[in-house]
Amino acid sequence: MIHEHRLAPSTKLGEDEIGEIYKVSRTVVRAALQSLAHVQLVEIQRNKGAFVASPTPREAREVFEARALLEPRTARSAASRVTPRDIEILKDHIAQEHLALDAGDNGRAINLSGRFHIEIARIADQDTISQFIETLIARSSLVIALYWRRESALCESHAHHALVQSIADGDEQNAEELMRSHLVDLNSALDLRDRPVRAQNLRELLQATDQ
Amino acid sequence: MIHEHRLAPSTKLGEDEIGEIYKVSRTVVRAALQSLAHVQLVEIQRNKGAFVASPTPREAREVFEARALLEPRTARSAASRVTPRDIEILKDHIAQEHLALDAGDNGRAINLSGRFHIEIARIADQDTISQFIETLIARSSLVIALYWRRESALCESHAHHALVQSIADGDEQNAEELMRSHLVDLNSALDLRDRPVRAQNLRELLQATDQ
DNA sequence: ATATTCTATATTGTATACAATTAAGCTTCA
DNA sequence: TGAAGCTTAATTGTATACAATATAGAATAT
Repeated sequence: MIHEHRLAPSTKLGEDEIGEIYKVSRTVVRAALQSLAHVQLVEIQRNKGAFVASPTPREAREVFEARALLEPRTARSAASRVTPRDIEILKDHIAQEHLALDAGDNGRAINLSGRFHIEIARIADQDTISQFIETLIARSSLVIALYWRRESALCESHAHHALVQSIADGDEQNAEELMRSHLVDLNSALDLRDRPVRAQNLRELLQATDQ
Repeated sequence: MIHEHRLAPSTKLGEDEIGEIYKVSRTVVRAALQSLAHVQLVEIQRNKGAFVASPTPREAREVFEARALLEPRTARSAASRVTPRDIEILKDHIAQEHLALDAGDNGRAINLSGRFHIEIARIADQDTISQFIETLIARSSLVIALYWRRESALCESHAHHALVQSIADGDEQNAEELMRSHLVDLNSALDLRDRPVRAQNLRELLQATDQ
């Protein structure tokens, strides 16, 4: 519902403001903001209001540490449960990623990359863990927006392609290992040394968390 | 706020009803229920209302699988970061667990056991993962309420004692392994074959998730 | 000119009021 | 007797109104 904002971290999200945009009352706006706050996409300060979250370097690190803990095992599970239909879906995802990259649409590429990871979690058929991963990937969008070092080549869908191959083969060990190293690569494309000054140009990125 | 209910799974949580008990308006009750719904302690059905969650065997299994994935690594982290003050706190926890068990207060014992695990996550100093673990432990209370096979000796604080010892020693490998086997033991104290018929006597247990 | 305090405005927190949907009870009919 | 349908009551969903808090601006003092 609220999910169409494309806003820079720390942006104030006034209740009246949003309500007017979407033609709903503050009641529903507040509910949506609280929901987003729970997955830490927005931060609510009592009597102050809601702001787009701006993860600290530490929070950013934790997000990727958590992903490193959950996703490799999930990829392994996916490899053991995957169906031909799932493989189709994954390959389609990758094709779309290629299209986005060729079109130079980085925001969409990151969005699709996130969905790819979520899709793998879905295949693993572990709802509880999948939910955790979904929130982590949503937060990852913010982290990438803030800490991505542009010189680094993010979203090389090469890694995704290899991952799909090992999952299709049912090679659990390889899938787990590929996911692990993929996450390490992602992490090393970030510069987590200190709080970012740049905070703009997130517009393209927040759509990565929208449906 | 709402956290003092001691209710059986599937119990209807009427908004007026709760609001009258706590002398607040439905507005704040709804916010609380939505918050609890997000951690899956209550289930909200649109236009129907909120109900205390009643995890299926599958959900129950997933909760413990997720814990098995997160907590051993967390125990390892705790062992590497622990301070003398932390050890004091943990030992105090165990002492209280003993008291509760001696007093035959099973509900309180389970509550304390959960807090013990949360405390270890806190020591590990990983807020993101700690949050996940907290929600898992809250849900575990429901799971235990529904699926615990009573013949089994739950809450033997023996395991906790050994865990504290290895953490205090900074023995990361041992801490991780002890946590892993502790969770296996917990799991094997459950009977997850099918949906429970018994659903009562949860009153003592839901206080395990209260603060 | 700068800082500080006081006042006014704006925004959030909470309660109430209204609308929509569901649940329950009653009547009616087979 | 039981089931289907209608009517009424109760409950949730949403909007609005009021209260509390914080923010911004102006006036004053140093």
